[in-house]
Amino acid sequence: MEFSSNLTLGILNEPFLLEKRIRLLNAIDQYGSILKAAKNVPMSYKAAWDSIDAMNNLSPQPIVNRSTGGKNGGGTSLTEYGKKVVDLYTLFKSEQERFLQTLSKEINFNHLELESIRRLSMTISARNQISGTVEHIERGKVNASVFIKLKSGYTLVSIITNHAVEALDLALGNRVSAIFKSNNVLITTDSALNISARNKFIGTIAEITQGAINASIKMDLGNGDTVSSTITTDALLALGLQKGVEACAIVKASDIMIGK
Amino acid sequence: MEFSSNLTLGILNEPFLLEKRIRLLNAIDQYGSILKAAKNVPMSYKAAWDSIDAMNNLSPQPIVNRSTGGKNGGGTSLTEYGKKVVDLYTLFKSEQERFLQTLSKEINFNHLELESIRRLSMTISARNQISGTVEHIERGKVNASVFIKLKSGYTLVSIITNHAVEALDLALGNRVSAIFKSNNVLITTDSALNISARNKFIGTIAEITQGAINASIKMDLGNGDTVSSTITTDALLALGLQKGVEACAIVKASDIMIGK
DNA sequence: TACATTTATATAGCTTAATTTACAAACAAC
DNA sequence: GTTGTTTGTAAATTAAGCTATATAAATGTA
Repeated sequence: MEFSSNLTLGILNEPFLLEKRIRLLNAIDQYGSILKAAKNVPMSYKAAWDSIDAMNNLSPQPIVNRSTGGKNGGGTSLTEYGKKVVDLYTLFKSEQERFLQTLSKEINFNHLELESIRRLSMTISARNQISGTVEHIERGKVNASVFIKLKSGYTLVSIITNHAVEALDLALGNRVSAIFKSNNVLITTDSALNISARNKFIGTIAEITQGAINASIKMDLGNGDTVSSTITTDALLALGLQKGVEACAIVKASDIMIGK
Repeated sequence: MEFSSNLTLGILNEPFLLEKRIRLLNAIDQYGSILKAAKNVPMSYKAAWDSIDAMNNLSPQPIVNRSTGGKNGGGTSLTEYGKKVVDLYTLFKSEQERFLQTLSKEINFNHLELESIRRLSMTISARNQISGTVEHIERGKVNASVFIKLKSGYTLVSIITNHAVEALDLALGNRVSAIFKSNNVLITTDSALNISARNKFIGTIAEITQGAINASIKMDLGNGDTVSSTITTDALLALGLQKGVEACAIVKASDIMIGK
């Protein structure tokens, strides 16, 4: 049993044929004509034309240039925008395929054990959600660093795109929540270290849930702020972590996303 | 413009109706009868029956128990396996939705810049692939630690499921490649530190590609082994990293997957 | 044994999607 | 101006899927 997936761009309501449409776009890029492209996909000319018309109309910028008459009776070519859309699709697609592939390798479908689902669920979706107010936004050319003041006094840094800042309509003083996977939280007992990650939180360990393989650590940052981390039980023992011990949680700024 | 996706279980070739089929399974769990479930989805009885029959036949274990006749004329209920499949589906689905949601928030579709595609492509798919031989496999109840001896002399640790070990047919001495996203590689200048991550590689910085926001660092571990890391330019400067400087790369064992 | 209710299966009819076919319009090249 | 090739539309035709309907088979219960 295998997993697979269909990406849909949302510019059309019939998702299942996006794959075919991308093939069509590629063929158009190759042959320079809807007619030849349709033959090579294969699909009917009308279907091809309808698809292209729908995409052109629904997307914010035209995806193809169509010209009628002329040297060889006209032709159709992808716009720069169209090429980028195709690039983006293939990028997404390959990433998704890799994701699903590794996942189905991890799962034994012949006897799905509750344990493996629980574990997957833990590594996939265990997340920290910690709220605070926007203290400062530092705009770069493409990305922005968003500084979030927490109840505990710490300032957390998240890197998101400028576009995301606008989409969320972020402004100073906004109450937001920082979201990051507990899988992305590293724990160290050296509190003073130079590391590329920008977020370092020192706190005391409040709770340890020890599984066979993985352990979940809940760290108290003070004033109600907590950070959870999942690490291996081995690492837990190696570091000598115990309830009440002081430790340091490390999170990369780019691993933190922001919700409002 | 939005992204969305369709998950397909591969136990059927017509992916686009999986969503409906999962709804059907849920309804069966609730009502205990195909008839009532079909009415509530809604879909025709025949379509429901065909779906269930197809799923039952194609999946390694039956998904539903059907009984005819009896107290209330019989009935249909989900097997334990069926319930788990449903659980797994919803888990995958929600994770995928989150992935696509954050992604589409990061992209400005009105003018897709080459820069943003390049950047996305970098954060999504930039990966390290480093080969070595299996030195030791430590089996746990669910997961296994695989120790891989590198050319540089380092031993790398990867945590994967026992099932994956079997699927790959891993054995001592096998030549394998360890794969991990360069996004998951942290850089520090403190070479002696206690941290939950199990992989620490000390090397010299061989190459720095500095972008506007992100920088890509290539570290030489010796004997041809290299590790790439993408960190923010800010972090690069803060750590004072330069070509020839000694640094330490940190990778979580669970972030490393194995290919053969 | 008759009953109630559901699964299991076949078939006719309907509805929608897609292919095919046909043809007008455009226009650079000859 | 004729030609050749393609885009752009419309209508006819075919295919496929779904619904509705009918009916046999199963069987615990009354």
